[in-house]
Amino acid sequence: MQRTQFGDMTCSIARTLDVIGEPWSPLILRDVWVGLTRFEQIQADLGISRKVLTERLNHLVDQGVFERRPYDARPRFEYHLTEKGTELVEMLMVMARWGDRWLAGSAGPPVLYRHHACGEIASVDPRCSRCGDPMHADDVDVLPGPGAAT
Amino acid sequence: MQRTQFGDMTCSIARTLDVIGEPWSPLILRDVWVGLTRFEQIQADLGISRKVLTERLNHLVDQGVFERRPYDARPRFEYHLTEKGTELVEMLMVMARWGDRWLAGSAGPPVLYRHHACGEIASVDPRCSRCGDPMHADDVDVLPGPGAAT
DNA sequence: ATTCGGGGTTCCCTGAAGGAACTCATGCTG
DNA sequence: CAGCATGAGTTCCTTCAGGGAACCCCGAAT
Repeated sequence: MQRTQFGDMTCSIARTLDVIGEPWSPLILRDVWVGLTRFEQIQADLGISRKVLTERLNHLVDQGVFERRPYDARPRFEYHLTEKGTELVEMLMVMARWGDRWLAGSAGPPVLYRHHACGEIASVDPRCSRCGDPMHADDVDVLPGPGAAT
Repeated sequence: MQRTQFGDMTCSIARTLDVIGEPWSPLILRDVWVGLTRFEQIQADLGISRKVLTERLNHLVDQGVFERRPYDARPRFEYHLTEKGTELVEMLMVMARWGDRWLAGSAGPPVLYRHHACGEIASVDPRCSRCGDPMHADDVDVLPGPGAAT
């Protein structure tokens, strides 16, 4: 085994990286999210090698992030988000906000997000699931949980 | 150029991946966040190759995610989060929540997060920066922004 | 003067990404 | 019906990045 596998680590971040951490995977997830669901569409959009795209799509289907849906009598498939995959998109939204804020430069953000509930252009704001107040990196203590290593 | 560079793409997710998307980088960020700030500590914790750790630390310092602080008369450094880096940790918190929810299994989450403001064990909840309602993958429309490609 | 320990640097080897050509099954066109 | 087009992979080769281990440098302690 050359490239280290993260999935065996006792860490939810490492395990998540084992699902989505390989090169290209987050961008493939983004494409499927915004409606580019077919092999050729994704390949053309990203300019990714066909071999690597095949590997990534299979891995994400195996992991339950995508499901394959036939759309033709021939064996032709579209990739769609599962519930597991839909929740993973929240990671992309946070990454997009950070990139908008720190890397977009004077041109401004390349895409905007309009929130259905209020109709406003907005970004995602991390809040505490208990009290609803802001929850940023400095606002938490990290404690060992039930699944901690011995 | 073999490995494709994402930084030139007109996409904040791709640009963010150019900063933090290489293998090991998110785990290095996690270590610095939780207080493992020295080369030897991080190397021992992750089992990463020293060569790759050197490359990643330099890259993250160059990108303004970490700053190098001397802690000795000798040239010894600790790595600390900048404001830019601190905000990037929010991505880790979202990844941790997803991993806790979908990958932790029966043992439960390996770590817990206690929110300072309310003192409760909690997780991070993505909400709209405008109206405060939940903001998940299906709750937004994606529109071209001012920095969109031609 | 010698050892130690932190923080790298150098080396080689293997495996993964890039790139382009090839395959295969089906549907359309003439 | 023959021939071409199309979507989705598959195969093959080359190049580069990660793993692993040894080596280096430099100030401090003994």
